[in-house]
Amino acid sequence: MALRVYDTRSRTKRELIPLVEGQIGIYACGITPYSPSHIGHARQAIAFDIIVRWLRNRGFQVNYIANFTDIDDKIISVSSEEGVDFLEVANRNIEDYFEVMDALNVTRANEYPRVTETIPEIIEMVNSLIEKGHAYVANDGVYFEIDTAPEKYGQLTGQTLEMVREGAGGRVDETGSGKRDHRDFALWKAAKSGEPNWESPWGPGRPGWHIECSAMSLKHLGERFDIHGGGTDLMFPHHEAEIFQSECCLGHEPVVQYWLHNGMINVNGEKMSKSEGNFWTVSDALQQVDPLVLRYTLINAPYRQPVDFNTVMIDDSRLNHGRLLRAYSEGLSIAGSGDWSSNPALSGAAERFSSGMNDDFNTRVALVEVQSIVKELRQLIDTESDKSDVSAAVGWLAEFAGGVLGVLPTEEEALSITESEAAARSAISSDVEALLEERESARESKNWSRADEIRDELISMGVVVEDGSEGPTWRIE
RNA sequence: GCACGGGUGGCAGAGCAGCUAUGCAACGGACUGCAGAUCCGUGGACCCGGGUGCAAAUCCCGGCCCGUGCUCCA
Repeated sequence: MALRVYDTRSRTKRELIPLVEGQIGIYACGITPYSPSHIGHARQAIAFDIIVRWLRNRGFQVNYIANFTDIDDKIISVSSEEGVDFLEVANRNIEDYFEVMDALNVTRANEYPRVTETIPEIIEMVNSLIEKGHAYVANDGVYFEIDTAPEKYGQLTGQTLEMVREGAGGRVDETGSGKRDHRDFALWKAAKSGEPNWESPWGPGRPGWHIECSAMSLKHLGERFDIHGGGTDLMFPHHEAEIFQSECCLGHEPVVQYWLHNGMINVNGEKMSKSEGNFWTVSDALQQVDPLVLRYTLINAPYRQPVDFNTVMIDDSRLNHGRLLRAYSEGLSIAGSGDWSSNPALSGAAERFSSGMNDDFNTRVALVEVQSIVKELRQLIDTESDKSDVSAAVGWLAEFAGGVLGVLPTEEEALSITESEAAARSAISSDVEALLEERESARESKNWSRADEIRDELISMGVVVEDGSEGPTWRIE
């Protein structure tokens, strides 16, 4: 079954054919750590986490690189506001990033390169662009000259040189920048007084916004690599600038074989932004929702679609994820996790799951299969079916819901959920049983008011009674 | 304005030429003193107008509407 991915550059789904058979190099633009991570960052991290997990499930050896742009205007501005070193700001937010992404079950990338650790490579690349006539030195830094490769303009966004010329005409003069054309972009920014800076052939300064990703992807993945990812908001200008830099520097194209872009997060149908007051950091969100439920919510639509973050979506995910988790942990404690491949129904579900994932990583289609297996497992447990059937379904969920989608906790954690429930249950069991007995005799004598009274009493203890054909059962809410 | 995505049942959200998406909600039934849970079942949709096809939610053209981007951004 061919694995097809939507490539922004060609605007079509293309079969994923690695440069080196069996191996995939993937670079995804990470965060600029000037503030704690928000749920948009989480969506990006989860999207590429699942892409990597799926590629590995399919047997590819994946080298996944995610960067931190740990020096930029915003970091500098936060650092000067707080009067602390810029690295302190960056480090603090990188720590937050790892903390929340770990909670969200995001597998760590193979490497997390940082701009501040890649300065020599950046300088070398800028130097090479100057030597090749693609960049020029101005009074305030070094700029890439768009007119030296105009054919590369708009490769991801379809915009033409003329469009952007109209859109931003005249702005250059106002800034007093040394740019020759407003569409040129900075490769190296000369340091203003008090700013962090590094020595360079063009004086003390720091890298421009785009060059770091070209340098880091080159350093870690080489002159050509398979996948470059990031949010759609980075297509222009960031990723187009990367195309200019990398291709002009290396002298061949394409450097990146496939461009993958994840969609944005909206909140109640509106763009999430600080100014709208609807801004959610991951930590904020985790105050209200379990991390794996949040993850479930964020993969409820394919990664390219926008996700609307609203209470309906979250409640829905909470319900479905709760069912998944309960069925999985119960099944696990009853029968363990076994092999599913010889079970025709599970194999069929695996095939549908796979064809969904192979179609540009469609997690929504994948979740449908997960939900159907949950339903099936639920029935197997309730009817006390053959343990091998239960363990096969558990094994299926472990591989696909757990291993690929990452929405299950570890086996130990799952088992401890059922154990702690069992413990809580046995702690109050005798009290509950006594009340239930009393209630049953009340019911036998059709004393409904007394029966309901006892039921209310149990509810106040957090116990829900459900009368079935074989007498009452109860569970802890 | 230009570019790129979208517009599917009450809601969320798949499908992207022919076959029930799915989940939640609703309705009917089984069970039940009631409630709940569970099970079985039902109805209901493809923004508008043209076109191509035996066949279109799905392809093409035109329009309307929404989101995002247009050098801060995952």
